[in-house]
Amino acid sequence: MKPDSPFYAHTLKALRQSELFGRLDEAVIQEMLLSFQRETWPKKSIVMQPEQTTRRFYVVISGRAKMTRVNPDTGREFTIFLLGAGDGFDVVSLLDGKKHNVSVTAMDDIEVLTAPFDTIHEWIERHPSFNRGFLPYIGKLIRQLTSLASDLALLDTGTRLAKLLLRHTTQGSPHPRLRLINDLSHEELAGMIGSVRVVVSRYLQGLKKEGIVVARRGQLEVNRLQALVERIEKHPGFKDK
Amino acid sequence: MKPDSPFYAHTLKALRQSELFGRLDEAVIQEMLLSFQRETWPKKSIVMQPEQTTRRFYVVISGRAKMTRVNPDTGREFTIFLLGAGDGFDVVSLLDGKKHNVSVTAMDDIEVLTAPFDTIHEWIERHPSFNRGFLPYIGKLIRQLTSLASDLALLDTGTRLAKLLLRHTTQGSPHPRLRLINDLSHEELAGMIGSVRVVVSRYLQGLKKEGIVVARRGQLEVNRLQALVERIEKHPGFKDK
DNA sequence: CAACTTCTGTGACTTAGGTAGCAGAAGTGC
DNA sequence: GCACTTCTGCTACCTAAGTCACAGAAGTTG
Repeated sequence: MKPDSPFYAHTLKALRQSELFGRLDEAVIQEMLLSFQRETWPKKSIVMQPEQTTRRFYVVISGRAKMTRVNPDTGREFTIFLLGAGDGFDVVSLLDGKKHNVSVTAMDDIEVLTAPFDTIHEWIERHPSFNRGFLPYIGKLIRQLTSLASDLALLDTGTRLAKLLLRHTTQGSPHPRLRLINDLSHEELAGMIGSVRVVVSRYLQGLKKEGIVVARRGQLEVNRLQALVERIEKHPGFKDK
Repeated sequence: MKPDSPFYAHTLKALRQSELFGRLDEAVIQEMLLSFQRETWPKKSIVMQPEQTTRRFYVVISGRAKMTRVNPDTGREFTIFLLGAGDGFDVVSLLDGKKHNVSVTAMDDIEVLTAPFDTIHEWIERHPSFNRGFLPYIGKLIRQLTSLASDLALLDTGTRLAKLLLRHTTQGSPHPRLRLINDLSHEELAGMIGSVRVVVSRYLQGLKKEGIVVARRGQLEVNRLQALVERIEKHPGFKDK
């Protein structure tokens, strides 16, 4: 991507704010941006399928995407990662070069940057500073996956839902605010906690009746943050982020 | 660990065969071994608790250990990783320096090597060849965790058990052989698939009656590998390693 | 060998969380 | 505006996978 591109400025800004590139020297980050190619994908389009995992690395600039795996027998879809601005995929294939059985789907109209694996590998070798941002990012991924698996194994669905909401809640002044997932359908939410639409609906009804959340179609807000925390701690649960 | 140690020879051999150190030059690997310290831990002892995750990195030389997380309310334990010779822990804390809510327990009398995080970080910076082995190893971890989580979300317990057995089966000449998990109790097996002793027992009974596995106390063998594969593919399942 | 502890197998019971199906509300597209 | 698709809510029902409890088998320890 060249500096005279109309998208250059805000793309660079997105990179600067990302975990993966944020700590790099301005010169380095600009050099890297030069090797990236910009793409846009419309909402609901499939950005990457298992067969394509071994070619290029992607970084989300704006919009959301989900990395999923599907059970072909039941048709059920499980969302492994929700990818937002600054997130890269597919890290696994980048690390070991092998095909990875996951798909990535755009949840909004999205902008991404992309570069061949070789380029990224070069950066890793040549720029220790890149590695210093890359490794903690991988650490975060493993942390997330570990929690995801543990929660599935040890917690009931209601608690997993509550944790999902809590994880995406930021302290907003009057009311706490839900980032990233406030406008997702129950179907999507279910996919993120390894459950099913009907069940999520049921639990959300419960939370609504207790006044913990306020919801209307495609709009979800947390009203009583404290009560949500208690819901998690009381029921079979353990604290961990 | 010094070259005149009585344990030096077989420790070095273990490192050479490991994924993490296997591809390094002989000189480098020997230099690294010098910075490692040898420890032994008896079966059932706790090698690492959450508070200790941020200090030192460990590499298993012989014996097995498990990395677990527990639900304090129910007392249920979930095994995140089964660690064998060549495996390192805790990778997450090594990567991002933060505390990690997991424990590691010895499942046999084990030998480990250990070094402070700083030492490993130095290796990563100074030896690109180390990084070239390290990154794919991390890739494998993420792959495992992704499958673990997906399986928990999408598959029933019977299928998860069958996959667990299959994953640890190696083609032995007369009969296929179970590595690493052949002598584990049902309780331990349950912990690895996010279930519970009784349920695992039930499913194993089923497999026994069909002649797919042969089991006596503390001894488990796969008899009809093909049937096991079919069990996985027929029922709600998807292929993936 | 006796006295433990740890495992395994089983039966009876409960329930969380799944499927199926439908109706109305809320958006979207033409 | 009308026709269409997508969401949400709810009911009725089913069942996989839990809990609890107990007995005997298999190891382990002194």
